[in-house]
Amino acid sequence: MRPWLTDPVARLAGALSEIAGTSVALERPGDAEHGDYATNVALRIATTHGRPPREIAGEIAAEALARDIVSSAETAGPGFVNLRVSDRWLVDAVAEIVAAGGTFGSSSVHGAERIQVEMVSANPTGPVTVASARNAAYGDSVARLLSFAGHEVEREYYYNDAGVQMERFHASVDAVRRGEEPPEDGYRGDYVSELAELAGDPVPAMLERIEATLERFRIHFDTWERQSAVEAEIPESVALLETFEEDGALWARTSAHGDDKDRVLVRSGGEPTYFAADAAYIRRKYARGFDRLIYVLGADHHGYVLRLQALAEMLGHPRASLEVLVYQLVSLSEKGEARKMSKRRGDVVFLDDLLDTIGVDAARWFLVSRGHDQAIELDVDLAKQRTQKNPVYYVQYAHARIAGILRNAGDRDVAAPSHKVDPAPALTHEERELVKRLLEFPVLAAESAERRAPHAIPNYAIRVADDFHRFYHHQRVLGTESEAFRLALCAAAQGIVASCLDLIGVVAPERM
RNA sequence: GGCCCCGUAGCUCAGUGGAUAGAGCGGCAGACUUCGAAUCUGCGGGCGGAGGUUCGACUCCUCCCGGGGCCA
Repeated sequence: MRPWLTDPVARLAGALSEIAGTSVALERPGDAEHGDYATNVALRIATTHGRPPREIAGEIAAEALARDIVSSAETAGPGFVNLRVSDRWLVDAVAEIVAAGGTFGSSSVHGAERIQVEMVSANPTGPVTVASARNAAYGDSVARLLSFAGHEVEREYYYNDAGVQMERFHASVDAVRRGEEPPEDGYRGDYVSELAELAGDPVPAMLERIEATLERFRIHFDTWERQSAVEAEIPESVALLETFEEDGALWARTSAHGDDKDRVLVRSGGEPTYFAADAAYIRRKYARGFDRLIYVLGADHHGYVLRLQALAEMLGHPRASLEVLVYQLVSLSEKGEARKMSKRRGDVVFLDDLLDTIGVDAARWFLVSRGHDQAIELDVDLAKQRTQKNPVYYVQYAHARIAGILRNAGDRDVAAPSHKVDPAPALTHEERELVKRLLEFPVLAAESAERRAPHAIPNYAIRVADDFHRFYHHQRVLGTESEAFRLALCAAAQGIVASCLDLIGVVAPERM
């Protein structure tokens, strides 16, 4: 698994790995009868050992008990090893979470890389749309996860300041300035009129507005790259590629590098293609020292994946070091009616309008809480409800509720060393479940980062909130024999919830 | 026609080979003189279809059906 991880569960898995002679993954059984943790390692290695899985499982269980690393261990089913940990182990684990603070579960990566995440990158012909908002929410959360895992991450916005679309954009603004209607294929809307009232080039103003919206959405770009600047480097970039001439055009032999077909770099008329700019851009990115380039693109651009990777390879980099994360489309539904969004039909919803309606927290939550391979239908009516029905507030409430308890606790020392937080009585069912839930976080964060799958975070956060609310409902914290432990448990739970919310760009409120 | 994504509960979705497939919403019935009831407790129903790989398949492979998207 990840032998360099040092959280309590990882250490337990490590100890068992030593016994089993191979890496052991622990899972939490769905059935409480099956103990706190379970492993299928005996089933996995039975074939290569040529022995019955139950026999191997029995030996592992016996050895684990003999070494006193668990409080009980038994074989079950076809060859699982079911393990039970002691209260002492769980109490120490809570103390460890509290001591680690916001870093618990971080730095899970072995070889840290310098990674660029390029996202949104919509041409500045209009405000940020909801379609781009998914790109932004997804890309930024991936960036946060990678950073949390220990990578060095930069966010970049790339925009075309010189193409056909920009000419139409300029023409539209100019037309309005002359008191005319924008051209047929131009841009229209209130924002065009607003830009027309300003003097000079409308592009910087448009970009400022885009940046302001994205900052409001809690996404900060480290760099903004202009296509015109990149295009200036096309000649030296093309010179590095494997090319040939045909029909008067200059082609890149991308088909020799995994692409479906070859691509034109320079048309017969002499003007370079968008693809040539891609080549120059990729060269420039690697030249800046990144180990890995991540592109976040909508499903309508899935055809770009192979040609971009072909460019990376032709420029001397492993094709796998250029990753394209493709996400599916977003649609809105309101009052039970689906509202499909299509830029071409002019049926766009601007992100600012969505944020005005449902708020930043709900928007980020909903746009990232589904798998990126899954088309999202965002229920606006649900998202704008500030009630229990809305999962984002359910999770935030858990955080605020804990904050309230800790306020009431006053200056009692929450981060007490574990020997002081011994629970007088045995841990309750709810306490044990909550601790084990919190301990899932390191692996979850690591896997979410590796899989570029931030949607696992909010889903897990709901589970944490669930377990916390259940614990809180059944046990009193203040003024009990277990007060010290329970306060530490509250602090630990609050920290994990805060980490989860931060990874998806949602605020963790002290009060609601 | 080629390629990509998706078919899991009435709806929106989790579940990257393991034990009896989960959650939210919607519906019904309960729980506050006690740290925050934006909370908790209980009640129903499902892997589109057919083969294959495997000790074991929602998960991997093939084909078919259905929905969305891109390209030509």
